[in-house]
Amino acid sequence: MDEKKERIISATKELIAQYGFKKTTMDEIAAKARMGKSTMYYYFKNKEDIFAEIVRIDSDLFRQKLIDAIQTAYSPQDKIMQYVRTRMLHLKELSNYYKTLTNEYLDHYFFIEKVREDFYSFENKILSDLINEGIQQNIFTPCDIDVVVHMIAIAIKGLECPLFIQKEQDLERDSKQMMEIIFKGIEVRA
Amino acid sequence: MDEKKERIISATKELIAQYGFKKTTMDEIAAKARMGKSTMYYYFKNKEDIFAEIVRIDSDLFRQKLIDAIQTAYSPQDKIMQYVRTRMLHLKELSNYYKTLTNEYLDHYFFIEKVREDFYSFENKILSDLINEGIQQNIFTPCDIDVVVHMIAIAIKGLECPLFIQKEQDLERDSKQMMEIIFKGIEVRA
DNA sequence: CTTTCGACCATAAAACGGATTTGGTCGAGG
DNA sequence: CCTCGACCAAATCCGTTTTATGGTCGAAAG
Repeated sequence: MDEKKERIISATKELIAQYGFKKTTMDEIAAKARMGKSTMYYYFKNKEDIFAEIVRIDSDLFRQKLIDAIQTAYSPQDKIMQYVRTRMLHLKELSNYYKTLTNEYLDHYFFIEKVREDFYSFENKILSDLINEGIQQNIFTPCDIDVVVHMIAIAIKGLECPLFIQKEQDLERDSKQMMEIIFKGIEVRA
Repeated sequence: MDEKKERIISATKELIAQYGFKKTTMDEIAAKARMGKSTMYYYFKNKEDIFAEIVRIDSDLFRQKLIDAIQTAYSPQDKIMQYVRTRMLHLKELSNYYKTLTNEYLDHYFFIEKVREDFYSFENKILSDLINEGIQQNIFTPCDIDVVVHMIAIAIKGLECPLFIQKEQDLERDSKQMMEIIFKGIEVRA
């Protein structure tokens, strides 16, 4: 039954948001999900598996959000801009929501690495397509797409940094300005 | 006597490189520096003070290295390129050398923050001057210098990231490419 | 007066061990 | 196919003791 899984996921998410992953016990989850602890093992292999499922779902939602964001814009520049903007804002939300997890992430669970890798390859595909689209439309000057995408990825990394540290910054403004400079660097000269 | 201070600094650096700052004890330092433990307190206020002095010295050497690097180049672009290149390579060395410290940095000592802040303001000054120089020479298009410098700083942050994580990358190539794109973004159009 | 050091102290960190929790299993039963 | 209580081994917690460590002080050497 899928509704049971949902109850478990939902209960776990609430508890995790409040106490973090380590501090949340299977007994607590079971209580909140209104079922015996053993029952949960019928739906999930183990505790990590629940967490992995949550991360997977959140990751899928994130991707969908990014895809939607792109479709609100027309020009390749605006699409990339919206992509970066949405990515930063969502990440800020996440870092706020998963604040209690930040420490625990360091004991990197195996599946996080996998999700992250998948996401990077998703991101790489999207950005490559957008750069290519720009070149086809004679908006971007023909160039090594992989290099440009890699540079945008590095720029994004730099924009992310303040989230990991305490530094409060205007992500939206910075994203915009950084992308504008990069665009000027790859746009076809008038 | 300055030679004594030197002995203490030198011994501490070696021990720190091997064991990290926390694990290095004052007794060990005293032994390696061939003097009584109490004697060291004649030259330094406390353990942190020794560390602070080391960081201060290293920081000064770093700055000088950067200033030298700039002077090997002529055009503003090359100067900035050399600055970034030298910065990344030195940081890579540092991260290799201070590897054992990486964890401990998290328990951020008060003076590290101070040194870092001073460095950022040093960097800001250098980059601002170079951008300005480029504008004067009609090489860069007139723009908000603070914004451009901030963007370069963010790009540098993004380039630094792989150093903090495990990810092996070609810092020199990436630095070059990132700066080339940014330059194209701010150079005067032909 | 400057410099060095051994003896000493307060506290922080490790070692320890017993009690408690916690993730996970199993077989009974619905 | 689903649920659960009883149960287990390992991890975690927690108070206590022991040890290590940063730092002080006064004496004494130069």
